[in-house]
Amino acid sequence: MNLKSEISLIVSRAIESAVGDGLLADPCETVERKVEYPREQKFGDYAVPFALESAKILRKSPMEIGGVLAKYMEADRKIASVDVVKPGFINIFISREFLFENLIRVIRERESYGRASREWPRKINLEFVSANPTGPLNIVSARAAAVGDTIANMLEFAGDIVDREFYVNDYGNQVLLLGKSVLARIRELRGEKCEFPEEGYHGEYVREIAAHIAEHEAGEMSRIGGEETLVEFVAKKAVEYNVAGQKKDLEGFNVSFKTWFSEKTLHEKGAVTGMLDRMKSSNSVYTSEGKVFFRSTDFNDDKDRVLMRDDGRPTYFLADIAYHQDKIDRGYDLIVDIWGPDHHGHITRLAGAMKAIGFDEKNLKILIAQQVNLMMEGETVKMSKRLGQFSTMRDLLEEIGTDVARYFFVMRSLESHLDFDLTLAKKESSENPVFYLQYAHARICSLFREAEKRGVAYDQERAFREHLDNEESLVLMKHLARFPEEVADAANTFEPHRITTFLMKVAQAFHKFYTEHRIITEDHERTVAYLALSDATRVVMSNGLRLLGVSAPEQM
RNA sequence: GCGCCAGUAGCUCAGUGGAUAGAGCAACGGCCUUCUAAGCCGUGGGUCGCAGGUUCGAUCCCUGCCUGGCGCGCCA
Repeated sequence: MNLKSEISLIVSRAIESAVGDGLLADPCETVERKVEYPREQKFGDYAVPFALESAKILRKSPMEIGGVLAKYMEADRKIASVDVVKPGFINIFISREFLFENLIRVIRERESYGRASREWPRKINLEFVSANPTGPLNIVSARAAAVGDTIANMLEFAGDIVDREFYVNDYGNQVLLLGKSVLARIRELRGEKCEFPEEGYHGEYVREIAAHIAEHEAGEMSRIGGEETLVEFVAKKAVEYNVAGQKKDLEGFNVSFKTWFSEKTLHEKGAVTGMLDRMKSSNSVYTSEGKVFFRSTDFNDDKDRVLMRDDGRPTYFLADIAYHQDKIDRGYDLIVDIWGPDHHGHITRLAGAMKAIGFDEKNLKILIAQQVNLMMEGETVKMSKRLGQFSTMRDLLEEIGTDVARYFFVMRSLESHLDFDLTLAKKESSENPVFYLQYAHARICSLFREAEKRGVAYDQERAFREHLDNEESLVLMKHLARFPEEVADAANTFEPHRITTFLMKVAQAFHKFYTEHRIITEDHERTVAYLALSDATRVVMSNGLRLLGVSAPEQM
């Protein structure tokens, strides 16, 4: 259990005891046992607003309530002291003994420090990126990839089982149009006359796909008779080519999916039409003008949505419902989708449909990764390949590398529109926040190289606590103790940017400690104590960076 | 017109129903004969978009408005 949860438990027990001793009326469950971080360090390490929030119900002043609870709470050895101040805050100071014990624990647990286990882990399906297989991945996909993978990492670290999934929309008009476009380019390559399809894919990459298919599939193509079959064949090959490219780009970005789920297979095995039948029995479906509608207006949508067109072709929406049913059938407790900003309008209707077929909507979580603006020298960069400016994820990675890209995508909250400052991202200097974190890690590694060179015997069991009784060490130890709860909070709220914010604080606390205290000295006991603190910091930095998918270099 | 996201320091953004609203970058001024100065310390800078409301208390919750972005297909 992490420290914050333990504090919460201590508060609950204090309330229970006070009620038992007749000093407090029973608040039951009316007021949450919240634990917060005080605005300022001098107020303490944790603050509990319970007294303020329960004053009305308990018919006592917040100060009185706080006074009663403080006595009970101080008995816990994790707590050094409890202050009840002004309006009625209960401010808690963590004991140095606990901080020191935790320090040793960090070093012992290393890679697993901060990892939580659950008695009943949730089986979670996290679907993200899911870009159309009609071309290379763009910048928004890159953001979704970074954020999605980090969320998956956090959830796993917090004790859940997470499967990463990519939904491949390899069915329907878009794919057909891609096939036609590629086929046209192939014919062009061969010097044949042909018309380029209206509204086809004009991107330069289509020529690359055409060249690739023309080279590798010429034999197969020549055996195919009939334009339609040929288009289908080319489309299939083009999709394979694009998916392979997307997979490769994502792997270069440290993101790998357990499942690449083909939409086409849903149609082929009849799951889509099967879902239509199921929907029809739900009471929320009606037929009009030969089309089948879902009455999504019953679920807060602004209009009803078509499931089946009058020509008998299912809509994407129907397939999407079937797809989510498939996830349910695969036994997931929680289904999480990360969508692009252009899909936010679909949330209501999908949630409605899921509800209509009897799925508990709290087990479906849809996150929207907001748009990304590339900025350069303070100007918005138009993402246009024709202008010689890059627009793909691959271009971006070639420009700034995986570490910087992942960090920048994750450092802002998901629902914020992200201004991606390329000028800053490209700087390999202190101005770039990624390096600030990595530098802290590298600096510690360097310390240990130096210690080894000087023959210092580092044995954490001989790290004496009295040497860590200074401001900088204490602040640092407190941050280290917070790591498990920061991960848990970030995972529970699906907010990976909390990790970057937290790691900044750890790095800051370490740099400060490093500047104020010389670590390797003639005083062996102190040296070992300082090395232990540095070692523990290294563990937290490394574990945190691992969650972000950012490397923790040993030297810079 | 409707919907979603956002409006906090010069810029990019954190943040919380409560205690003097923070960080990074930018600006300015200090700190390396000793473990990595990709660092540390300090200074300046804010009517938390506007107006109401709920509350003992609102930057945070509610309503209205303004501004910016995106979306509003029987495409996927």
